Amino acid sequence: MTFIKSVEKAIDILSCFTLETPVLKVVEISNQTNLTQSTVSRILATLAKKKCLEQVGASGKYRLGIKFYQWASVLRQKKNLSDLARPVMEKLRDFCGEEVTLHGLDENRRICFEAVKSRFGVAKVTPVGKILPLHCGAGGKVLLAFLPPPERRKIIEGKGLEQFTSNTIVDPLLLEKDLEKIRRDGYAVSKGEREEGAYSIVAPIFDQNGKIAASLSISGPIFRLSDLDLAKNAEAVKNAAKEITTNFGECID
Amino acid sequence: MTFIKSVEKAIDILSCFTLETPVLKVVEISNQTNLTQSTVSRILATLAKKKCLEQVGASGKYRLGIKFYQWASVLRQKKNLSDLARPVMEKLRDFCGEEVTLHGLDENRRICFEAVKSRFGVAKVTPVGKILPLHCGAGGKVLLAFLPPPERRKIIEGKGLEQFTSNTIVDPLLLEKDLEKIRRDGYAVSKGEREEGAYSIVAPIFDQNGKIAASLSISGPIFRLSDLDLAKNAEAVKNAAKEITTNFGECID
DNA sequence: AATCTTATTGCACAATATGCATAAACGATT
DNA sequence: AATCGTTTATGCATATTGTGCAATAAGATT
Repeated sequence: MTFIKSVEKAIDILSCFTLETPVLKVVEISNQTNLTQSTVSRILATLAKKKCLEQVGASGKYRLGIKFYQWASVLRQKKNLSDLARPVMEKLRDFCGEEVTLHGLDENRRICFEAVKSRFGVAKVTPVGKILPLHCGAGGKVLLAFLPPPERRKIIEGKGLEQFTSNTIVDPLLLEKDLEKIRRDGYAVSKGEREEGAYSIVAPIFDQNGKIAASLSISGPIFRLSDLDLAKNAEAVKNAAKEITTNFGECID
Repeated sequence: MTFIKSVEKAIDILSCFTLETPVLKVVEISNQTNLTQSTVSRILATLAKKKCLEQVGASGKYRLGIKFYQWASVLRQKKNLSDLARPVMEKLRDFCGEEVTLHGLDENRRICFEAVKSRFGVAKVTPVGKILPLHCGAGGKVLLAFLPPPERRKIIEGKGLEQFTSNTIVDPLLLEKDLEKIRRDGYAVSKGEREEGAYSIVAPIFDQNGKIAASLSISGPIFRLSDLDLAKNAEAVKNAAKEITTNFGECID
């Protein structure tokens, strides 16, 4: 298969626009993407011409343009996994009280694409659209664990495992061992691997072909989610994920 | 300035994914874009690899992918014209009871990027993200009227003015005459030009440099918005648009 | 005013996208 | 189940197109 390189570059550039950095200038993008400033400049001009980007005031910096309103509206009405999952996710939230989220693969990262809020005042909060790593946090590890081995290795051996907290697994071998356990157990646990004080339990959702499609998480503050309830909670998450997988399989799309 | 052609093609392809046609296959896109099937096929493969698109079930058709969740979340928190406009729009809705919307330019079309719902049961309803023509409907005509003349002409003389209803102006000369009146009056009116039974009154919003930035509309069923109230309503819309323009000018971005 | 940083552009070269024709995959129909 | 008709993917040669470099221009900072 032959891929169009400049299109890939344009997407890499657009991917720099995140919740954390919604406004960017040429050099910043150039540094993040390892593309030369001339290339970035030209692609930005193209994206701006096509209204995917717009320039902010007089600063010359760029942010997402009006075209994305079109695409956001299409997403909103998209009948898909989210719709099938939502009722099950709400049942799970009512069972445990904690935040329930769905994460999907995006190259070597994951994106939260559906969330049901916690009942508690002190709670884990993950905005839909948030980008997260794959190698830490239970939601990422599950996606990684059930990926075909070659793809998995490429990601793990990519450009090093960034340390987010003291609990982040940064050794590829230890990580592989952990992923193997996750495949055996059918669920993953994270205690502050990505964010201090967070605890989450996560199970995989598969598509019709048995390929990993998403991960289903419950997450909350570590002081409320004790290991004593792990067996019970893990069972609940696994069953919910299985229910979604089944619904998903029966939906012809 | 040199623009990257394959990036433009990719955006044209992505632009085919709309509220009306959220799922598409190669030939359909090829017909809509006038790109050969091989080109479309290769760009689609690239967009799918980068998770901008995903294939639906076994049909092989494509729809928007997970990457757009990232961008949609960035839009949602984007501090911009919408935020400045919303309070003014709500005031205007409370004044007239009808739907109030904001439309922006996207190449030779417009996109609704903000909407405040009508108070009435029988009402005009425009979803955010909806794509509409420029040459008909007051919201489009205002954007067109205040565009720099060369750009305006390019659009009007583009590929013909499509007839939406019996009231659509399809003669370029008549349209130019109408646009001139709109510039003189500072507002536009449409009686069922794009959609039978709709009536709207629209005024322009400008940016810091005096360039047209958006159009502010009130729209409702024609039986409720009578010409008798036009002067009063037009005044209200113009004042609201002026207020937004002023706020916008004072915001340093 | 002078210096430093950042963004844009002209040009020549090399990389890369393209179209055509072909093959492969898929669906529909009998 | 086999055939036909669509639709999609790919190999290859060619020419278009994107690219880096260096220079310039535009802004920011001191």
